[in-house]
Amino acid sequence: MTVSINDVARAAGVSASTVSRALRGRPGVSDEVRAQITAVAARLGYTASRSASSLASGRTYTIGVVAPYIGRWFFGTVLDAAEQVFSAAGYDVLLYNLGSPETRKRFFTKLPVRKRVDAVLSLLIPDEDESAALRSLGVPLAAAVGGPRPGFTVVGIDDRAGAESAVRHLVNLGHRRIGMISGTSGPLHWTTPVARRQAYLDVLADAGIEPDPALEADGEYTVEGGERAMTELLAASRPPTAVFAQSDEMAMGALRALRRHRLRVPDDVSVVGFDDHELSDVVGLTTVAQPVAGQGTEAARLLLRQLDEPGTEPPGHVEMPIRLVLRETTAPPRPRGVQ
Amino acid sequence: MTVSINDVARAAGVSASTVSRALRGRPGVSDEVRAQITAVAARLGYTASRSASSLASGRTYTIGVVAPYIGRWFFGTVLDAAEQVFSAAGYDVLLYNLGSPETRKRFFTKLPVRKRVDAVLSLLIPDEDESAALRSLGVPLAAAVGGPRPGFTVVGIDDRAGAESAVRHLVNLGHRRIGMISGTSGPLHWTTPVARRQAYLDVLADAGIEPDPALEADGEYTVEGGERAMTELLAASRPPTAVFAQSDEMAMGALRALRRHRLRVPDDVSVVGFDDHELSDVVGLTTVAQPVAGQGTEAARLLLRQLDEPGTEPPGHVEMPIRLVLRETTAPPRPRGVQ
DNA sequence: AATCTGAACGCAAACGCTTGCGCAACCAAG
DNA sequence: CTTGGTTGCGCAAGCGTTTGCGTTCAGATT
Repeated sequence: MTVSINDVARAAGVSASTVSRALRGRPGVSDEVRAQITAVAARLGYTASRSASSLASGRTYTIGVVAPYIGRWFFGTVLDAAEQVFSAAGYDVLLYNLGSPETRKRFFTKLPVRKRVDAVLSLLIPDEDESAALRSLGVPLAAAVGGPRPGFTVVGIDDRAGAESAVRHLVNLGHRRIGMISGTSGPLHWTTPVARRQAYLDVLADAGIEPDPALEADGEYTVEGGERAMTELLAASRPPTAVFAQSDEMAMGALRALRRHRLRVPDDVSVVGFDDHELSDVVGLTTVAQPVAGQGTEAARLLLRQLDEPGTEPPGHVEMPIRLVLRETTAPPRPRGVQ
Repeated sequence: MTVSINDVARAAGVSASTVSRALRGRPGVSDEVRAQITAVAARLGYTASRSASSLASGRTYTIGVVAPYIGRWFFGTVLDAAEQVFSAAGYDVLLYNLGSPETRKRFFTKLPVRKRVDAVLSLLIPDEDESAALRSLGVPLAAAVGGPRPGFTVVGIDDRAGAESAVRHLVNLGHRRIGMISGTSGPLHWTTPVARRQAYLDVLADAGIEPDPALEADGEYTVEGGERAMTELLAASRPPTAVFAQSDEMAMGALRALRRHRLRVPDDVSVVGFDDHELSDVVGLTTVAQPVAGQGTEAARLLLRQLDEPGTEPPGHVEMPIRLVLRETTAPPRPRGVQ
């Protein structure tokens, strides 16, 4: 039925071990024999069984990638980039889509990647328990997006600096009532929303602005959530003249809410996002750009390096550059009294 | 180092075969023994080696998913949905991201999924050669998105009907100069752009409108491409008063181009897209909605069914519903002479 | 009481590779 | 012509499961 290494060996008149060595470029095979075996293997359409070879060798040539919400632009883009690096290096990727709390829990208790992968890349930093579970796998670990974590090589950005630049931009334009749409909920215990919020508060304090709890709302990192959050903020007794959304998707939701309320952007309300989503340019959204695909690529590369050079100590954390991109959703507030 | 089935067997005082049967719910094990084995296995943190078990059984409990451009909303969403179905059924997914022609070619010649997967789901229909390669794997095959193809269970939509409804909508509004931004280029040989174009031409013919080659441009299915294409169309001696873009992303690119040219939508130019992208609502884009996640879910389900009931003949093609969603980017053309 | 029947379990042979080791055959050096 | 060292290859023992078959033993049947 399916052609095995023995079929190739027989057809080439050599032993199975020689076939194995020849096809994998191992020494101990003369050039002529190797060429002949390669030809025979090609003719027979032979592919080594991954199960058998990884059972025998202990290496799987497979990388486990755990990611939440693959459908979202951010994670999809990171995944896309990381996959390209892995497959170019000859690794397959096993994908685990951990959106809901249940699937997430099930994954970390059952750990289906055990004995199946040579390394794990986590998009989004796992919490302490989850990290411990992953460490128990005994394979190199990396994470794209997030802060440092023991046992992991993580690539991320300076969330504080990014959020600061966004909020400071609004302050510099003259805004005093600055709202924030955060993204704290969900099953993901990460530092990003916390860091961005702290930056927001810090900049306000720095500018001598008293923070108003009524100007904070949760947008759940989705467009719909952003729309709801913006609607909430507009319902405040004194609505904001500017809003910092912790992600572009939420910012776009906010834009929709503003349009529904017949408010003009940036004339009535300024909006700044975070991520530089591929469509942010389309809607003219001012935002904090971060290298999204770049983080996936970098994390994948670092992981492969650990696989290639097992001895060396991997970097604990690498930080990618960010920059504020000014577009058309931010402007000075309207003069007081003009309504 | 790592705990094997023999460790469990020894600790439970039974043979390895009994452990195997017990843990997989096979008959031939008393309830007490099974319970005891389960407890011991849990205590030891035992997980069966997938390599070993698939080598012995021939089943991998893994599904290969090949997809182009995971980072794009459409494919990311389909993949997300399909993955959820697979993982809920206990299958792992092996992801192959086939964006560039090179990776695509390499995949189909080397077929790294051989002996590695129980079934293959292809997002985007493969061409004839590629289909033949996949069929040679001897496993169930499905595709999400596209028309019927021998050996495959494919779920898709009626592209012609969808495109017809979009273009007819423009015609009904009174437009006569209707442009199209198509998405034909790239390494993907699929029927979608062809079908949608044909529908466009048919509707025009039906309305007695002479098609103008200068009103067709390729947008490569990307935002940037759509922008370029729109710019091209605007450069025509007699620019269109309405544009049908074969995808929402291209439509958004078109919107951007129009804004750059200081043209108002829909006053100066109407735009209709295709897909109902999650952000289409934000920008108010009129579009043809299709169940994107739904197609992924459905294709995955049908594939699993084939795995569960090997005998039954799977459906060759299932068609999902579409509908035109009217928003704010389409309106009647301005009266003649008014510029 | 002898026989038959299942149920419950163990034995051992695969599954298809990898790899340490052994063994020729060859070459160059003494 | 003997040594010692390479080089090229085969042997066989795993790797950790699954599974067909054989065995044991308790309980039911004559």
